[in-house]
Order: sequence, then structure tokens, then C-alpha cells
Amino acid sequence: MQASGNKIESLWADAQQVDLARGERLFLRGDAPQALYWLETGRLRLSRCSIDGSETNMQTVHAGQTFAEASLFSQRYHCDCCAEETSRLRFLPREQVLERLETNSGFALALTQQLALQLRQARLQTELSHIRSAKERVLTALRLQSNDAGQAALPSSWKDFAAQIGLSHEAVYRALAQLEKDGSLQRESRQVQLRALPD
Amino acid sequence: MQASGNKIESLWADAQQVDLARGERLFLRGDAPQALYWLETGRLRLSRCSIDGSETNMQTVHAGQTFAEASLFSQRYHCDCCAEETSRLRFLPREQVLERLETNSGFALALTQQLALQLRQARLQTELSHIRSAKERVLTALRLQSNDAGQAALPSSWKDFAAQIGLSHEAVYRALAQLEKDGSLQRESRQVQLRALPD
DNA sequence: CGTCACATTGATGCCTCTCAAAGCTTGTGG
DNA sequence: CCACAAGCTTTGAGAGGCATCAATGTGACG
Repeated sequence: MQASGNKIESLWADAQQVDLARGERLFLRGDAPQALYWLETGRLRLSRCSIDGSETNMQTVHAGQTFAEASLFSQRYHCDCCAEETSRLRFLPREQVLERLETNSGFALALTQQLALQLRQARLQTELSHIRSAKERVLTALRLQSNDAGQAALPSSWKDFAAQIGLSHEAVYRALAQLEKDGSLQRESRQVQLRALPD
Repeated sequence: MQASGNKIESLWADAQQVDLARGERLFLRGDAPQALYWLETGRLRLSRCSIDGSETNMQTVHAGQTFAEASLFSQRYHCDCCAEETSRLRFLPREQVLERLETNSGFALALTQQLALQLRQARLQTELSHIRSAKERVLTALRLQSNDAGQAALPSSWKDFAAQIGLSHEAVYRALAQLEKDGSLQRESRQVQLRALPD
């Protein structure tokens, strides 16, 4: 992980940059993909509207992540991209990406690694969504975000957290209250301390 | 998509091969990843056991797909791999993958494309899991698998289909019965004909 | 022809969604 | 510094839907 981790940023040093204000949109579903993006600072949200009008978060992009890779080979973007915070990002036009894949092996390796990582996270997310119990889903989601000491810090609000794991925010609050009552975790604003697993 | 699509198979022509009998396992969660795999024929299942003992399908691998890419940069496999049918697969040891990424730009491009595709599918899967209504979820899942004419062929049983979309098989059967009653679809064994979308 | 797994339908209970209301936090402007 | 607004947090009550258990039907395969 670390071996080429430092390289990623340098790979984007000479790329063009864009700034987004909070709430501003980078692209919408259906737009023709033009580039591969890398988020330097800020936070983005990739979301998608269902037929019934409800919105689901596909992915939250944090600083240091590349995104919209999936659209590199697609005809259309399949989600909307909106800035949750003031953000700065770099981008490489499609042709340049393909060119670099051919000429710069470090780039190919870094991109492959990034994709593999996101794929793993996406699959974990799917697995998470199949947990029916609200308590269990909240707990599992928090474990995934926690460090070795069992501490997790929420990047945003609990309401957002609820949307990310596919529960109503009421269900999350109730689950949190129960988990805290059980002694499974402790809350302090948006910092969470998980109790170690019994096994 | 097509540009390098034909190349994928040729990229695996000189790779070593393994045969798996039905029910045989390739690796288990926790094993150290050794290689990148490509499924030539057959069908595999990547699954994962939760703490409570229930099993969730992470991914069903069909002929022509690469898999276990996510483990290329991980220390451990994060799921079990089991053959659902007699299968033949090719594999490239980890070091050879990294080497090819550096020396063979076509390989880098094909692998990136494969990863991007699977990432998109994984995200669609997540979105699917967030649909509460069994009817809607079944219908949406079938639409994703259908061709332009609205025809979808199930690769396996409805029971498997139910597991893939995170519903009990009973709920799926009931949803199918209702959808057929509504006229939203028609079934013939494992062939499904969807009615065109109203909009 | 027996076995096994899939397919189908019924009844019941629990859990989460939804609607609702109130307290709490944060930010903004006068 | 206060007042107001907007959004997050929290708890309550009700209803609908899916999981679960259960039973039977239906192939497929040896």
C-alpha cells in the first residue's frame, strides 16, 4: 500500500485543476465522460436518483481519492457529482489517461491499485446493505471505519451516515441509543469508541 | 469497450490453468493472495460469512471475467471462492501481474477496463440493495440484466437470484407472482420478458 | 422410483419506514 | 448580544412489508 502511495500525488502534479464551491456540481448523470479526476482537497458526493425520486449515495469521495474511473470506458456518467465542501480537484482528459497507461507504468500501477481498493470497498458496502438488523448494520459499518483501537470519527453527520448505509436516520439514532445502552459503543459528538469484539 | 475487448482472452493465452470440480474451493478468506485469476469456463461464487453465520454472495463470476483483483494489493483474501460448476481458470502470479503492468501496456489497459467495469457493477449492486420494495428490487435487478428487447435469462436459479439481490427466496417468488399478475413481466422457466417502461 | 433441491403458497411476528413533534446546535443578521 | 431560521438530533406511535417457519408441489437425476 505504501510503496506507491506517495507516488499518487506526484502523478497528478502536472494535471489541470478545477475548484468547486460547496453545492456546485461537476457533472450529471448522462453527461459524456471526459476525464479522470483526483480530489486534492474537500469532499464530494456521487449520488444517483432512483425512479421513485429517492436519492442514494453511491460514494463519498475524500481528499486523495481518484474517482469517475468507472466512466473512463463508459459512454455516460451513471451518477451525479456534487461538492459537499469547497473542493479542489485535478483532472486528466481521457486520452491522456490512456496515453499514460501506455507510457507510464507507475501510473498504471497506481491506477490499478486505486481501482482495486475502491472495488473492495464497494463490495463491502454491498455486503453491509444485506445486513437487515439496524443495530448490526450500524455496528458493522462503524467497525469498517474504525482504527485498530476501535475508534471511529464520522466525516459528516449521522444523518449522512444513515443515508450511506441505507437506513432511515431515525433507525440509526435508535440503534445508536441501544448500542450505547448495551455498552457496545460510546459516543462523544461524532467520535465513537467501539467495545472490542467478544471473540 | 470493444477496442481491446478481444485482447483480453489473448492476454491469458500463456497463463497457467487450473480446473475446479463443482463445489471445490479455490481459496478461503484469510488466505494470502497469490495471483490474479481469469475464468475461462464455468461459474464461481465469491461469498463471505458474517459473524452470525449467515452467508452473503459478494459476487458471482461468469466465464470471461477476471476476479480477485482487489486482493492483488491486499494482505488477505476477504471472501471465499467456491466453484458452482465445473470450471477452468487461468491465473497470473502476483509478480507477473505487476511485471506485465510495467511492460505490457495492452495488459494495463485491459485490466483497468475490467476493474472499471466491475466497479460500476458493484455500485449498481449497492444501489439495488437500497431499494426496499421487493417488487421494485426484483424488477430493477431484472432490468439491469436484460437486453434492449427487455429479455433476461437467469444464469442460475431464482433462489440464487434472491440471494444476490439480498431478499429471501420466498419474497422473490411472491414478487414475481405479483409482477406477472400486474403484467409487468412474463416468465417461462428462467427466461423473463419485461414489459417496456411506461415513460 | 426414491431422493434431493428448487419452486410455490400460507400464516405469523418483528422490525423498519413513515409521519409527527419537540429539543438542540449552528450560523446569520440586525 | 439577541433573535430568528435552518438543519441536525431525539423520541413516540402506527402501519406495512419482509423474514421466518411450515407444508406441499414440482421437476431432475441417478
